[in-house]
Amino acid sequence: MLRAEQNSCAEQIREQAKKLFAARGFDAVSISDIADAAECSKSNIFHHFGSKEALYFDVMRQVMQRSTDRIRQVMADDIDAPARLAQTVKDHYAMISEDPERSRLMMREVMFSSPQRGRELAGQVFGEQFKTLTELMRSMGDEADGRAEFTAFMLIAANVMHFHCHNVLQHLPGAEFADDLDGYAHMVTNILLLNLGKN
Amino acid sequence: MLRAEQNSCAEQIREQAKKLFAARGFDAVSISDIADAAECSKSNIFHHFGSKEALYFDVMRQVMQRSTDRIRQVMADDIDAPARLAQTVKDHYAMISEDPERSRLMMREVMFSSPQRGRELAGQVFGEQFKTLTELMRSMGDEADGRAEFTAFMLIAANVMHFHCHNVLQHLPGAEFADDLDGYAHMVTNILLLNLGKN
DNA sequence: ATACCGGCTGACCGATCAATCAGTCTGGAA
DNA sequence: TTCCAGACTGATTGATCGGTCAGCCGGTAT
Repeated sequence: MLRAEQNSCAEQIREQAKKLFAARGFDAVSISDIADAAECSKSNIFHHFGSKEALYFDVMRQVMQRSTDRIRQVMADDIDAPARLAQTVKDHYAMISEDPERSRLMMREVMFSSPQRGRELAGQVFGEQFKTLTELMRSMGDEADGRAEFTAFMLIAANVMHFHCHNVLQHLPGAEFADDLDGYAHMVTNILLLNLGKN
Repeated sequence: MLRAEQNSCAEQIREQAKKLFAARGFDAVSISDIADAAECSKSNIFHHFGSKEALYFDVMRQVMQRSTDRIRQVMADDIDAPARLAQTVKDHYAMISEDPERSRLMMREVMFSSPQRGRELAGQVFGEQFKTLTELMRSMGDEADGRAEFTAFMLIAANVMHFHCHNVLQHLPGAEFADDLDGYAHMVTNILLLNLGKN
């Protein structure tokens, strides 16, 4: 086909591979699936990426890079105190939900990959995100050791679980916050503020 | 081999299948893998379970059943107020960590299964757990609408993320609570109590 | 003895997997 | 005009997949 024009084939392959890997995981996606989705031949995928694993790692590397970029961007705002936390809760959630494939891929890696890959992920992606969130928490007045880190963890845990478990959450009786994003964000902000000693 | 003695072959198959499915997911595990682990023939697996999917559902059914049993057992204790919440945080965490394969399987289902399976899971397994936790929260004084449910969600989110993301958490700077379970449980209890209006 | 039944097996099936390879086509450098 | 590098493809590979099938074996009922 030769599409040096507009959307290069390699990029198309990456994009479709990302969607498929996120939706079904590495093993459930075949090279044929990706070739069909990207409208190119199987062989071309091997031409560009060498192997299925190499393609997967390429996709993951790109996903991680975009994720850290997005984090830097979100954290750049500079309003103050409680309003800033409220905004951060929403921004962090938006970061997760604006690219579901990215965050699904990352959750797959975090929860189901080997311990050594966990270490890599911690350094490359989550380290920066966690550090920035921790600094935000600490800037809000609490200096007890570990409190800021724990509060940052609670923010991430809540948002990640809320987004990725929505299929189940929305069917639990009384859990209206599953579909009420504003109400949910408000409750999260509130509980984090309480934990930081503000109210 | 014929092992009607002690440990029936079907049970051995179930056990090994559970371990493998939890570690690698449905697609990454082959019938041959399970047959090798269970020390029986491939054919025997089809003899007992009919298909790979049927085996998977059988394993999941058993996992879910044991999970609800465990929840009932944990919730049976009847001490009061803050001590009860502290105990519940620890019990819930223990429930997760005492059978990592079970909770990994359940998280796989929750995060990566179809919406309709999400509904089933909500009804069959998590519904009861969530309801009981919600009642505990409500019994501790807060009757604002949705507050109890949200607090129960936060407990689950924190414990699940803490356990399943340990590989990453333990490498984050300042996150000592990753390996300090008592300290972690204390901080969770504290933040939940604050949110319920106690202190 | 004979018949039967369920647990269990090895040989085998078609389909699909990741990967290879020989070769076509095209745009630009020499 | 020649030549070459790189994008791309169709045919094909050996391995492995989920699943089938005929039949063996040991216990039980007749």
